[in-house]
Amino acid sequence: MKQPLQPATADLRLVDVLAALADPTRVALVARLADLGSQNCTAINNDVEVHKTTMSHHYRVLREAGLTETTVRGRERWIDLRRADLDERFPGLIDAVLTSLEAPPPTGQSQSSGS
Amino acid sequence: MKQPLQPATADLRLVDVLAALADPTRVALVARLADLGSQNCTAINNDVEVHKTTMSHHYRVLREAGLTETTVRGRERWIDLRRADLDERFPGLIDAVLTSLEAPPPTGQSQSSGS
DNA sequence: TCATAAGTTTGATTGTCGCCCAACTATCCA
DNA sequence: TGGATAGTTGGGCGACAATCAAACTTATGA
Repeated sequence: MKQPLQPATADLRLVDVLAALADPTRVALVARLADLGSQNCTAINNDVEVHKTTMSHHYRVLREAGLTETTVRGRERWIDLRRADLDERFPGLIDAVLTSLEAPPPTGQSQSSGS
Repeated sequence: MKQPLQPATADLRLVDVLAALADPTRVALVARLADLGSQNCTAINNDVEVHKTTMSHHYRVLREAGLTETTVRGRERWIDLRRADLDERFPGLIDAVLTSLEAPPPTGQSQSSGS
């Protein structure tokens, strides 16, 4: 029944949070948690085309950055977004990220950058 | 007088922006640009204990992610934050990052997480 | 024209990341 | 007790990132 450790709210570091979010798999997972609430790993893994050990790695990155909280229930881990802690420490950040994700990727593509 | 290419506003990708911000040197530079406006490389480099080629690399990462705009004037490069473009594409994101940076790191340290 | 200044590019090194496989731990249940 | 389920850990691999040094490009100006 030992719960995994996660950083205290005061210890959350912006750069770590940004690094944790700077991955498509992880930021999508954060959006999913924000949308659907607590999920266990199996439910998430079922919807993702990534090996479960890779997902376990992503769960750890998110947890250690302080983005998620993991609760052990029996043999399941339930993962939840630490929304209140994040909003307290980094006001508006998660909202902005989620909004930007939901925003339709503008249809009119222009030329991309060079070197 | 050739100006370096940078992505169009519509092409900015959230994950790239987050990755560009997920580095202490770069996010500090973004904060500096937000605070002081355009800067040339020499001015920035004078205040940083990082090799100028390393800084040049960071300038490129920020530029290619769409965070900054570089204007060549003579033999100087003037770097500016693409604040309006970023706010249009990712509303609230830069504000939240800057606010979180300015916020005093809470003094009452608690125990940090383990692995 | 030629030295100097401002930055970038290339190369090398070192470290980290994302991924998967295999093995492991822990829990449930029959 | 033994098998199945849920998830983590450690190892290995290829790709990428951060850093510095040396060489290069372009513009200034004496």
